Amino acid sequence: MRLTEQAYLVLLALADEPRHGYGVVQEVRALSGGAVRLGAGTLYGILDRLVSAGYAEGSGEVVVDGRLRRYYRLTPTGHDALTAETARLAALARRADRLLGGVPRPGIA
Amino acid sequence: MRLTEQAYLVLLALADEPRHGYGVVQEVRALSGGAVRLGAGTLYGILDRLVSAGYAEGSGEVVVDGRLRRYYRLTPTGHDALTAETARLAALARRADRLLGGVPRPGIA
DNA sequence: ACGATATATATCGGCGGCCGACCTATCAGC
DNA sequence: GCTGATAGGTCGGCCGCCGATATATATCGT
Repeated sequence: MRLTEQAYLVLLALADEPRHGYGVVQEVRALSGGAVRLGAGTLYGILDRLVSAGYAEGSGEVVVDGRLRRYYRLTPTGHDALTAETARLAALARRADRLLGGVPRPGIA
Repeated sequence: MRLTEQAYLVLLALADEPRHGYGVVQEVRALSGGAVRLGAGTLYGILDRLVSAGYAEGSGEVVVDGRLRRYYRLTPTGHDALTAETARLAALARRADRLLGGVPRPGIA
């Protein structure tokens, strides 16, 4: 499966503990520094795709304050994919930093 | 403008020096460790969008070995966007590493 | 001489992910 | 009673990605 940045963030949001949909939205917003706000359509589309790919799975339902929470957790496969993608991102960021460090900003200072 | 990963890589490929289309494809492949191979449709679509957004601009045409090369270069605005996006990526990679259990090295990395 | 590969440009249509709009429902606060 | 936050989900449109296709030149192997 192709990991887009949004899908990656959802995986990352599930890394430390199982979360329900709305919790994933909040965690992604926090992880991205407020930059990425998942809409409902985006979230459930990604969640379905992650489950289909075997990267995540349902982890029970709980009723809290009269509201249903549907939890999701990472599978081992999903954790591997997350680790690999994180390594790829880190390597890219390192390369980019090196490239930008050696080249001063052109034009108006 | 929304910066996808492919568009980001194209910007990054233009960071150190102006390149022509085919050169960008090769540089992106190198920068991504062979993972990202831009097709023609992807490349010229991105290039047009970058120019429209004021992030890149044409930088002359040269004929080499009977083949036309159309060069592109970053604008100052594009360079700023690239720097900002790189910082965002680096921050995300750092957060992800910490979350996955990677112990941050004290002092020099 | 011929075909395959690499270089170099560009267009086009399909696929699919993203996203906002919308719907239902409960609870807290004004 | 209304609004906003919490919690679930569907749906249609927009648009970026990508392969296929077209055109053209230079090179290399057979």
